[in-house]
Amino acid sequence: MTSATADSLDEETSTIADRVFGQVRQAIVEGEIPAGSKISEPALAARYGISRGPLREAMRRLESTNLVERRPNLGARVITLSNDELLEIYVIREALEGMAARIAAERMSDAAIADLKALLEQHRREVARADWQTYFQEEGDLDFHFRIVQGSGNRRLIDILCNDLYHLARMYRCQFGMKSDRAADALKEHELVADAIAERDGELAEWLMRRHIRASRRAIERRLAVER
Amino acid sequence: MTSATADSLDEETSTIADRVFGQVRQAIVEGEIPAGSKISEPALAARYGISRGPLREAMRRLESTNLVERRPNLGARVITLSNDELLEIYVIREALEGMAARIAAERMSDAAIADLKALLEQHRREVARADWQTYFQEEGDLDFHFRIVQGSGNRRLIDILCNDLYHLARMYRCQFGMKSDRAADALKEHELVADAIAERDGELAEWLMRRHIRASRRAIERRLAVER
DNA sequence: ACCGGATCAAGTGTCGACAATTATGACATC
DNA sequence: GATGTCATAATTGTCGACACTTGATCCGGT
Repeated sequence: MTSATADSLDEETSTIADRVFGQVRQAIVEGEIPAGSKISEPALAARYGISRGPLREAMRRLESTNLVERRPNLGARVITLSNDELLEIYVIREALEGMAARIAAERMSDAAIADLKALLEQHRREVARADWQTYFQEEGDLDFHFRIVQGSGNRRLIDILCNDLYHLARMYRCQFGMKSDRAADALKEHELVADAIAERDGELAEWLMRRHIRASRRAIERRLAVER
Repeated sequence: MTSATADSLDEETSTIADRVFGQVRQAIVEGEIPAGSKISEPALAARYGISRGPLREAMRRLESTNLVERRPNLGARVITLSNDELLEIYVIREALEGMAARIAAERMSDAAIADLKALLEQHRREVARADWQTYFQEEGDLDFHFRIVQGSGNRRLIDILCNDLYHLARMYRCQFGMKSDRAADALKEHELVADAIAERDGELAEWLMRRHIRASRRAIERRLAVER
């Protein structure tokens, strides 16, 4: 389990359009196709050995997930996630994941909560080791949030976060180093959220989750201010 | 200004796919194409006098807005908004619009706030008249929410609410009569939210907006329980 | 030398047709 | 009479080709 995606891009989807959609999404998220670059339909179609038909459908889906921008008769470009737009995403995540934490505290199964705590225990061990910088920030953080959102059981909520926003966050992390020194703090905050969920305190879980995401957003704001 | 949509489906978009997308979306929302019905690509293409290519792209966009479901090699169906899914939408609206109200209280211009109050004044007059049942529930309520979301200035937030969730809510209203007796209460709650925004109290505005949407959701829950 | 217009190329939008998969119906068998 | 199987038909997925728009380049005029 390398990534935290909702749909399976497991290379063996029935239709070509869906498969190439997953492939080019991964290519964009991981920076293989650079941000802001114009996408030529014939070029990409040739690259993946398919026709322009399925590729156009894949592009439509990419557009719906806000990874590419299209303007009529002008073509598609990979989005350039501006600083403001990145912060906007964190605002939405604060609202949505806060609600997800509240509902998860009410509806998550005891087994799922136990799994969640086990995940955090694993993260704690990894933070103690030397290579925690890379792993934790890369995937571990999203894995935690992913489970909370799944715990809400709200399908549309899961869809919005896992199919749109998380890919954008991952894209940002792959593009800039995201060498935040907040890993230890973030883990601590994760544990507080998990505790609130375990105690079935939805109000507190939402408050803590929103506070956590707000802190992440402020860390990014500080980093952006320094870089400038 | 009949509806509260973000994008202009003004019949004169450059590409056919975009135009037919707006047309079939309206047809679905207003019930012209019944919910749960299977969509035949050749039939719809012939109906709008276009080929299957643009229609397929329109279907992809409809799928991304969660108005139709597609399964590979099996075709597309108009979604049947189950009661649970309708309630899920209100949960998301509570989180998102609450945040929108908070930000709007901080960033909305004084002119926009004045317009908002004028809109509520107009609604108040219409409630006093005889035909308030039809208009207010049909469009007036969404108009208010639409302005608050616009006031947040968060483009992605605006996109999620106006291009996805509001159409689903409208679809539900067109399908079932939505003859709620909450119009007067809702107007009162709208005014409280507007007051909080005018006083630049984001915390209160969010709390009131969430309370308002929660009340709407509970009204629907009660109505569903009775119908059953 | 600079600006405006026309020509040309590249790329997107659209169309019709073919291939593959799935649903449907009849027929034979148990 | 019910069930399993096969053949047919309909629909979706995919492809290649054509029309139109956009942008650039080149030429001529001032």
